[in-house]
Amino acid sequence: MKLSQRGEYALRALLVMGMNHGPGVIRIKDIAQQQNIPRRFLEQILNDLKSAGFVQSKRGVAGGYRLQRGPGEISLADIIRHLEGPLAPVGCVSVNYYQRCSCPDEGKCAIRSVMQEVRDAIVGVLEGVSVAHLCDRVRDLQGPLENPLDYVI
Amino acid sequence: MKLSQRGEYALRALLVMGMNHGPGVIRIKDIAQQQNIPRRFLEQILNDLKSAGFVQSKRGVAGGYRLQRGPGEISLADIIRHLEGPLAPVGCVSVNYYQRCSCPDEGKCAIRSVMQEVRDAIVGVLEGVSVAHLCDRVRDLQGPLENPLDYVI
DNA sequence: ACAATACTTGACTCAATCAGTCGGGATTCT
DNA sequence: AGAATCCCGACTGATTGAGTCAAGTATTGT
Repeated sequence: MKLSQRGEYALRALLVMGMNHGPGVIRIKDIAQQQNIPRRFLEQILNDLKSAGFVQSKRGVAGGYRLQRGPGEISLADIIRHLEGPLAPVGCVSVNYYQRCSCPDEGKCAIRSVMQEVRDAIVGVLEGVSVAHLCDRVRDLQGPLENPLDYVI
Repeated sequence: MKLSQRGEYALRALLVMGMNHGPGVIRIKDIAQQQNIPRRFLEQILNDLKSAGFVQSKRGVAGGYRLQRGPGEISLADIIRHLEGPLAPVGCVSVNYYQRCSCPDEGKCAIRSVMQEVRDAIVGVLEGVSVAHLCDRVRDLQGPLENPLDYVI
């Protein structure tokens, strides 16, 4: 699994939305400025996240984006799978994007058995972390702040 | 970490050399045929592995390749790092290929802290497996065979 | 009503990487 | 000498990554 720029931007944007989760929406422009993401590119990314059901949008003057589900219900594994495809290092051990490889017998492939373990290790971490967990980490890492809005992602 | 075709071929070739480790060499042609790898492409790959010190070669009529170090001394982590670059999903948590990312404070980056864990999980598996271990797995997975040369990778 | 604000959609560019291919040169064994 | 084998660099064609851009549609404050 390799996280592309696109993927990293998506996570950062989702994290901003997680930190400000509530009934209101956040403008794309604000996310872009706060996180130093090219605005046009971010539009594209958020659109993608929207059609995947991770976020919802509101148009017009007071428009913007917000998380569709609660931050506790979105795991990083889900997000990254949607954005980057398989978490597994090779297709033949991927559960969600399985692809047969050229070796004669997968059941007896030693390389595959190692890659299986790698996959499990990656998935183990990523399934266990939700956007809400990420928010918790942000708060833990920041320590006590005077202004609770004054955080860094 | 994503394993490219090139990387997979390299592992398969190294595994063949591991299974036949001894004073003699193996012809590139034989590896290519046995593993169904395009010969010219494999030449390129083995050349790379040679200049990295994983294998050594012998030219001329009875020429070929063999492992330079013992199969127990080459970890998959080393091989893949050489072939594919960083094992980490993002540059800012890579030990061997560190690259600063654009977030304002790495020490307080929640995403980074998760990626750190992913990296550790991947490296944990891959550092622990050598070519010799791979060979053991081949033998385990095959079960008892009539002809000990009749194995699959 | 209407202008301003913000999201929407699809096409487009530019560079890098991947997966090979190819031609010919250098060595070594017989 | 001649065949087998490795050695080396250049080349190609397809795909992906990171953005950019233009023109459009919906919503709302006044």
